[in-house]
Amino acid sequence: MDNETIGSTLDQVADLLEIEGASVFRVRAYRGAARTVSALASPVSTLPEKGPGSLEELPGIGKDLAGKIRELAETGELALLHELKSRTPESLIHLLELPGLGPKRAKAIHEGLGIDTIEELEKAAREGRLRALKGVGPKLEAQILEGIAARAARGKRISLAEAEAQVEPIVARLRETEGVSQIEVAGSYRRRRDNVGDVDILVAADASIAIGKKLISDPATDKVLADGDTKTSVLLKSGLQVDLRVVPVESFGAAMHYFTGSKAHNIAIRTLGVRRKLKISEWGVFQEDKRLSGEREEDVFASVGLAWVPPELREDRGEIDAAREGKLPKLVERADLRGDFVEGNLDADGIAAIASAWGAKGAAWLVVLGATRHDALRAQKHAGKVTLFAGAVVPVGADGSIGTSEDVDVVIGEIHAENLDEKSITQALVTAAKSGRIHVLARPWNGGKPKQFDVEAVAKVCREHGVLLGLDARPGFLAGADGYARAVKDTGARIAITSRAASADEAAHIRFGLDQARRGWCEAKDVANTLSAEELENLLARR
DNA sequence: GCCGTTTTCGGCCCGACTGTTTTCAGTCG
Repeated sequence: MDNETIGSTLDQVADLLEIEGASVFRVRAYRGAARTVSALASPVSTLPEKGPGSLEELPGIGKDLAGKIRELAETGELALLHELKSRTPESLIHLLELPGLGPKRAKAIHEGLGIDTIEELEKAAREGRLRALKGVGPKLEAQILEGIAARAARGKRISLAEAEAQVEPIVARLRETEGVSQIEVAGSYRRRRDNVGDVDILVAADASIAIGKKLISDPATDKVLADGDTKTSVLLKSGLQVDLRVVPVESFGAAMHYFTGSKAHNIAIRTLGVRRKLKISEWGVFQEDKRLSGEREEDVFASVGLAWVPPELREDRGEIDAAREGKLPKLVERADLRGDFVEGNLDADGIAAIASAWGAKGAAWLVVLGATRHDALRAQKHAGKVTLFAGAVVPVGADGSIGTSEDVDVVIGEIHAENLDEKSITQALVTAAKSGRIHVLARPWNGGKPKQFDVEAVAKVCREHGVLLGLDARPGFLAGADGYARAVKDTGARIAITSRAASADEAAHIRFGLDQARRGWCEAKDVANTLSAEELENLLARR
């Protein structure tokens, strides 16, 4: 069973435990483990049984959960899940997806009315039978019906690129509101997750300003979900949920920290605060009832003895220990990048357009995929100061064999992995990396999802043979790229971010790859795009 | 279920909003 499926199975267990009324801490433990396993770059089966790097060493995973994760990885089954399903119908999990319905009400609905499915729930709501339950009135009943009708549209996560396109115009309009001193997007958007479920906009201003009303009347807004003094939630016409919070200037840093998350990071930070007898909330850092700080985000970290942590790292994946020990990475930045890998069906104008953007940044290069050396030399005169390399994407066979390529400078090996299991892919990639015939190994991809393999094992061979590991920056190819980058970095190998752009507009996509590299703790030295043209040429020549 | 610069047992983040209430439970992030 792959990591993602193990994660969603553990989430199912958490859902059922929650409906049963199990300890919230036990539920939290399952959710934490689900998150941790889903984020692992390599399959659970490749982790060592004991000692460093083993399951038990992962934060929030102890003996019990490690055993359950192994049970799932090896057998695809989990005895506990069967047991839970025998007591509580699995279909109740879907009730939790409806807004306003949580575990308590789901349980009450099941036990009080004998309802197990969304269909039965809809029927009961239409007949007005739900309000027989304590704590449920006509409004909640209507909300549930509305939620059932809209359930296809909402709850879906969209790509970061799509979210940016929707949210930036709204923020620009809100920014014009009088009395706004600062406005920022927080949440997973600020952490640069490759997909976002909703968007949190944070405003520093007097609570009395009418910015919530402004969001409600924004042309992109479809429906109002909540409308309080400090919090306004709306659903856009696209189905994306936007939450707007207004906080006073003196709380802006604390609020930015809180609403940026992640939830797991916040819990860890607040736990550190508890040990120091501090209370940390979105309003600031407090001792007793005395307010200590909160205007700047740095204040929150400083109050628990930590350096400021870049948002991309705030996932409770070791950033807190690193911040305490002064070992946070100096993350690679846009200004560090000097080159890219672009598609070759560009005409001279296309190459000139992309090259001029890079040329402004000093010694720069482009690898043009699908071009021969001859093409590259011919195009060079349009590229100005930017050095052009000819590149080719060649297939890697199931046995690790490399296809033939034209006369090029850079060869990217791409495996066609549809029918291969983890072990076969790993083996094929290792063989390909050792062949001496490729410079970059593309990330295996299959049916809209990254293919799992033993990233550490492959990256180790790549490091020894000077092969770069590709990170495809196109939106839609970024799933799990952060964990992949982290695993590559930890092995000491280097990634190559490839925009695979076919136009100047698409060349801007490289920043989405950069986002994921940063989420993977990569510094400039871990990313081959930071090399100068000369350094890249030397690297290619060494092979 | 996890975990330990107060701990191997007793804790485990914090607040806003809503709808139902008669003082609060449930949900959400």
